[in-house]
Amino acid sequence: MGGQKIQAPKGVSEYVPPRSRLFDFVRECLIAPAKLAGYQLVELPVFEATELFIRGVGESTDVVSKEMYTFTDRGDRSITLRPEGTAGAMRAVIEHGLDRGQLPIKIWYSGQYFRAERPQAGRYRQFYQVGIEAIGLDDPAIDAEVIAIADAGFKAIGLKKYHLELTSLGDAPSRARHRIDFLTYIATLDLDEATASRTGINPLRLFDDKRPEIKQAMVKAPLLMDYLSDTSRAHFDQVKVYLDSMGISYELNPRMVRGLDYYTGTTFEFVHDLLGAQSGIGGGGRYDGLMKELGGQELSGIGFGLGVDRALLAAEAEGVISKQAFVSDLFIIPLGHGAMVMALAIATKLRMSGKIVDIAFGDRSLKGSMKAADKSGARNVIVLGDAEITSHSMEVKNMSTGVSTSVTIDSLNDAL
RNA sequence: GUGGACGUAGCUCAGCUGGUAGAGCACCCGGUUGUGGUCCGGGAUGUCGCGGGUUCGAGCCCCGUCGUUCACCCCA
Repeated sequence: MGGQKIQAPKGVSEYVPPRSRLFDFVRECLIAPAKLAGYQLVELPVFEATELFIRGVGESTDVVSKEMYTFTDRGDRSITLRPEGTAGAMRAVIEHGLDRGQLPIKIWYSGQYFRAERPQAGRYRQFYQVGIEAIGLDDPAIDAEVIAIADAGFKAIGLKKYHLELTSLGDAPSRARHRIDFLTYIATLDLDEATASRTGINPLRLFDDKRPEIKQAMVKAPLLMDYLSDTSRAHFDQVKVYLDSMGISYELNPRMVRGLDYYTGTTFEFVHDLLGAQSGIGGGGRYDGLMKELGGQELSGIGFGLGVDRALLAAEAEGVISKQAFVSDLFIIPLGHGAMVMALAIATKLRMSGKIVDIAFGDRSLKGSMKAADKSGARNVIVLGDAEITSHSMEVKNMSTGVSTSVTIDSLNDAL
């Protein structure tokens, strides 16, 4: 009986050949700069106690209040599929006592995250992010390094049409002083109900509203940037100096809004120009109160999350990554069972020395196998038959030049 | 979550005012005996997303549902 076709759950991003190859490339590009800078891997669970995100990310955020995949497990615990990486990373740092060693703690991670939003291109219910965290250092230089690492990842992919937006959310005193004036200002605005309620939760959201009339009304709103304390300002100025010295261009966006409550001080976002509404390809910032909030010591931190799915979309939009197929060093065509024994042995040996070797399986015609070799992108082909088995020598055909050269089985490795 | 568009072979799509499906690409085989890329010939492939309804008859009409997509919202 034929079963019903089962589809993947709504809104998940998945990658299969040939595109999975590009996904892999993009992800590696994004991770590599962190490894080169001494960040170390952490592998963390995709589900955590719900409480972690409520306290870490913030109950008032949309992410926590309406986008989490939360369920009760068999032990009656409330569990949530991670909607972001920083809270879990902090939890792990505290739990494993990493903060008792040398500072800063520099870690990187990569994996899937979950948010129950309405899907759209570049916005998925399960998506991929790579991230890093540098914990336990107030030095503005680490802010600059973190930003530079993210930028290096995008550059490694070959992305050009993106820009970096930068701002500072200041420290607690800065925000407190700004809030007074800001609330006074928006009290003078005539807002519809939905907007007003959103504003009640996080007033800064208004800066992000795309409606022209709201944008117009917000032109004269007091900017947090103008309320920075001396220490916050000095820190931010120094970050800019370091970025300038590294040749990383950015634009100040004092109206930038982040959806996670833990951000403080230096905050940034990478925006791609060709991506439509879901244009943020990465973002991050300082979260100086997070560790303590989660029951650890009072250590500051900064990190980022980069969207692998969106970076891939951006790369495709810019046309910067080649769709080059799998390329092997050698394609072996065995003729008959005896030849297959030999082919398997040769392939195993060559692979151990790092050669990429493919074999023609099944009983296709020689012509069909040659076509398969051609399409696979193999650089060289050998045909194994009775003659080769007895003589232990064979013709290596170079697929781009069409030239064949005769080699013995022992010198095959060198001939490739 | 709100509003709009779309859903036909693996892919991109066509299908006239309703009469039980087509193209290109890809794929497979062959063009004589063990060597590919071009060319020629041949071939396989679709519960027309799914479920109802209207009709003598629906891929084309109606309703529902699932999925995708665009904008809002949100953000990676």
